Amino acid sequence: MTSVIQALGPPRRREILRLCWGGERSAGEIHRALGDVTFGAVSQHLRALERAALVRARREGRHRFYAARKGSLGPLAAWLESMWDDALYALKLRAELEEGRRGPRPSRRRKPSPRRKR
Amino acid sequence: MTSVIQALGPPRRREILRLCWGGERSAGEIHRALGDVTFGAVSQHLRALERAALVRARREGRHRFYAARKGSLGPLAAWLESMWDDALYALKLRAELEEGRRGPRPSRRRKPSPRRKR
DNA sequence: ACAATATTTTAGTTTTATCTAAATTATCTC
DNA sequence: GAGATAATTTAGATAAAACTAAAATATTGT
Repeated sequence: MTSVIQALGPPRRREILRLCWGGERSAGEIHRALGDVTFGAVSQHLRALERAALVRARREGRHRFYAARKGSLGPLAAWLESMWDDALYALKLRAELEEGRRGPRPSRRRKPSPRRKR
Repeated sequence: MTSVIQALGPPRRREILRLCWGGERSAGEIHRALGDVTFGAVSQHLRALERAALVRARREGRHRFYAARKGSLGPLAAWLESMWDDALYALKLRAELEEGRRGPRPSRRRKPSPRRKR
C-alpha cells in the first residue's frame, strides 16, 4: 500500500480529500467542484486515495460516494484542518497546483490519436 | 517556498531528515550512511529540505553540518518519530524507495556524455 | 433492447523530479 | 601555489506521475 505522506504530496489530491472531508461526495460532485481537470483524472486520484486508505467509497445506484477516512491520518488530520483554516490557504494551493503541474495542458490541441478496439 | 508535505513526499528525503534528526550531521556523513546514492543527489535533497525550512545548515571548515528543524513540522514531528519507531519501518522504506525510483539506474553504464566548458 | 447518466479504465502524451557524472567552488594543509 | 578533501552546482538521462481523450463498464429508466 502506498504511504500516507506520499499520497498527500500532490496538491490536487489534498484538494480532493478536502472536498470529501465533511462527508460523502460523489465523484461527479468532486469533479465539478474542481473545474480545471477531467473526470478521468479525478477518478484516478480517488483510486490513489483509496489505496492509501484515505477515503472510503460506497456505491449507490449510478453514483459512487467518497468520504475521507480521518482515522488513517492520525495527527495529520488536525494538521490538515489547520492548513485549511488558514486564510491564505486558497492562495497557496493555487501556487502549488500551478508550480507542480505535470501532464499535458488542457489548452493545447492534440491529434486524435488512433485507438484500437479491444 | 515549497510546502512541508511535498518536501517530505520522497522517501529518500525522509531518510535524510531522519539522519539529522538527533543532531548535526555533515553532508558527507549523511551520504555515507545512505550508501546507494551519489553525493550530488544527497546535496540536492539537502537543499530541498533547506528550502522547506526542514533543516538548518552550518558551515564549519570544509564541512557543512545539517540538523532537522523539528519546529517547522509541528504535529508532524511526533508523527514521523512514531513511524521511525515502527519495527517494520526499514522494510517499508526499502519498498517505497524501490517503487518510486525516478532517475537513471546506477547499474546501467552510460556513454561519458560530452560536457562543455563554462 | 436501447438510450442516458455516472464512473472507471486504458492508451498515449507531456512535464517534472530524481538521479548520475562531471565540473566547479571552497577550505584547509603543506 | 599545489594538492587534498568536502560539498555544491550543472547538464543531461530516464522513469514515474499527472494528465487528456476515448473506450469500456455499470446502472437506471423507457
